[in-house]
Amino acid sequence: MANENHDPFYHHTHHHDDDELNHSNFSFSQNFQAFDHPSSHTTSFTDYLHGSMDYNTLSKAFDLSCSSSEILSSINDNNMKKSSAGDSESSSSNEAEALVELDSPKMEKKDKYPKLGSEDGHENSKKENKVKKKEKKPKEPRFAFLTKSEIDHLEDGYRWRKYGQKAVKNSPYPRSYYRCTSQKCIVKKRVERSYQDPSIVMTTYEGQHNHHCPATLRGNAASNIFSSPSLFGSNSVRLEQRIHQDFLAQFLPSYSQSSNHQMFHQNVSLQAHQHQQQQQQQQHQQHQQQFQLHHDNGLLQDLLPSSFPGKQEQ
DNA sequence: CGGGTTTGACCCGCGC
DNA sequence: GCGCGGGTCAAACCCG
Repeated sequence: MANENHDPFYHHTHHHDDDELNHSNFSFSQNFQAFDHPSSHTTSFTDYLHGSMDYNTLSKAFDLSCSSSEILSSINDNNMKKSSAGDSESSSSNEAEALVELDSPKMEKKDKYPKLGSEDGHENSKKENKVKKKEKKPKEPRFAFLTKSEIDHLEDGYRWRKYGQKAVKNSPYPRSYYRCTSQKCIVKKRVERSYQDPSIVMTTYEGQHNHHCPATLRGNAASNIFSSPSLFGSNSVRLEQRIHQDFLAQFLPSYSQSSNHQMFHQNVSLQAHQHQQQQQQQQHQQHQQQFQLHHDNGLLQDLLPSSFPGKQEQ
């Protein structure tokens, strides 16, 4: 674990200019800028965050199309790879994204093997599939999240099965491959940690779930994804918290079924559960998460009405 | 025992 | 054609 930063307030301070290459500035406002960039021909990110939004809306909003290879985000496939590969000289400020869509032809490779739970395709050998795989499948929509977290696999409300792990070139951190465990669901995601900034986890979702979120009842759902305070910086925390919740409510179903207060409450009530899970993580991960929880508590105390059940007395 | 993870092998596309 | 790197498989393993 090289280059770990254990400073709990690391995220609240600007990165060191000397060795941070000016690229890991993870404020949400920067994300707005990124999406507002003329070349992205989008309107303000906040519009989508506060509006009714699903993937299609997102795609539309960002002028994206599942069938299009257009890359609107300033993070395209190439610099994604570079960043994950830790190619410092090629790094740029482009990494300061919270959400990007990756729909590059390059990443659309074969979908050669039979899908999980589908017919009897698994009976075929790989070689047989090789023959069949010819026709290219329409590529699945992809979204990538950059999250500051010590935990690689963030809870997002769905259940995932890891099906592979690969070393990433020039990076000490491996990339993990997950598939949604729901039978007919073909959604996949990749998780990898940035080599340049090990506190950053990039989660790439591919495809859309065709089922409801199984973790809606579990509650913790997507609460971890954007709970990392660093992603939203130290300024305008309330707004950004609202933004991130509105966003998740639309993009991650597990969030959509609870009111803000309920979500806040879940955040509070599930901390113990989260902490329990974290005990399985390494110690530095615990450290980070404790800070997160602490930070979230601060938000909660700030936002919840004093009469709210989960609110603690100061 | 069922479900998830690990991990080496395999396949494929791409660049040279 | 060859090597490399990314993505996936699947047997072995682990764990509750």
